[in-house]
Amino acid sequence: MKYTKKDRQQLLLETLEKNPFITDEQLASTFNVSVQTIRLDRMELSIPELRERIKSVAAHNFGEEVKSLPLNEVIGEIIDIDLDKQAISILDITQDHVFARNGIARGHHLFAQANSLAVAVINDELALTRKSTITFVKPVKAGDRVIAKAVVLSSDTEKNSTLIEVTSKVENDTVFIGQFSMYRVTKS
Amino acid sequence: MKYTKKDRQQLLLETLEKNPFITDEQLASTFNVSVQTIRLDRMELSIPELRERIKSVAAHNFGEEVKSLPLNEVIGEIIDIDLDKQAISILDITQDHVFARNGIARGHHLFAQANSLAVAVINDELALTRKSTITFVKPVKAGDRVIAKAVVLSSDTEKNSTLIEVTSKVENDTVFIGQFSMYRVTKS
DNA sequence: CTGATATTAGTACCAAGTGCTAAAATGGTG
DNA sequence: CACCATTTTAGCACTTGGTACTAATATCAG
Repeated sequence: MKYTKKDRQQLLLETLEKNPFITDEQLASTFNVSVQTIRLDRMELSIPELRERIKSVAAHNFGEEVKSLPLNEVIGEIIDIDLDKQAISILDITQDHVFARNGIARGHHLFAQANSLAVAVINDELALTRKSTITFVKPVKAGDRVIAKAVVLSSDTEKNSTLIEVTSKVENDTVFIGQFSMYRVTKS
Repeated sequence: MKYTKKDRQQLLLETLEKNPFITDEQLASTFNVSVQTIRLDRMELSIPELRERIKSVAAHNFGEEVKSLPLNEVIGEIIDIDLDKQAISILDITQDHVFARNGIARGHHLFAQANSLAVAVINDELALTRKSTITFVKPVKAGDRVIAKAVVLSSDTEKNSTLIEVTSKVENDTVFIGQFSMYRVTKS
């Protein structure tokens, strides 16, 4: 019932891929060979020992320090602003913003750019987002430069409410549209 | 220049929090005490040995069954997930998430939690947000623990479209509601 | 049958510990 | 100051999961 050397080594690779937390002893018993054979296999395949495998899994995880959204006031860089009227910001999409799988930017980054721009354009103590409808028109890729433009559509002073539309483009292609209903907190 | 026992133990905790990859020997030399003292400290504080610490860091990262996304791409911590049905995540709001002015969380963080949860709940190669309508029901403050629950409402296999509703609560008060229309990229 | 390849066995050694005992050093307190 | 408790050090045997190396067997192919 034993595998050939080649098959066993192939299986070994797959097994450790799935679960790196296995000792040579355990491997030996699952493959019905001696521990020494497993060691030889590991050497030929240059698979490190258990502790090193675990360490590398841990280090990997640790190095990628839970990436959260940038925390500055505004996501992206504001390049033009006309308070209570309109504003423009630029966000360069990097590897950090995209799904590793396919290089497409995660939605919340585009939202964050638009939302924080909507907040910034309001000339008041503070603005809170109340409601919002957004459409991701076209996927954005790593390397793209997203230019968001916020336009104040209307303002209801009674209700402290302001309606803003943000349109984001990449090289003149619209990639994102969002309507934001903002609540303004007037200076007391 | 030695610390008191209490101070040293406090520092020990903080040091290992920041970097769990340190041996007792290294710790001993940084604190200018003997290795045995470090061991006693670890025992009193029930801190496991280096290898166990590393293993737990690694296991944390490895043991997850999130399919649609590596864990680190999700904003907040997923505590329950039933693929294609529902998922729950927790996000602790810190000073970093709020407007300094009034301590109210910026909208895009709540959106990011909800959006990434919506992506994670989908059992497919990848999911992109297509459209979304969101309402910020109530301000969220620093210190709040936001629990977001994503529920898959419907799935249109023809259009590769899935409708998800995410409701976020702080201590049973709804603070955020979002409908997400997701586009699913099927496995090849 | 012979030679090459593959497998097993056994030994010494290492890192980073645990567990245990015991001796110093240090620090209040009466 | 003396005394006792706490704290710190030291030392030794033992554990895991290995490495490094040598040497003896198995197995198979021509």
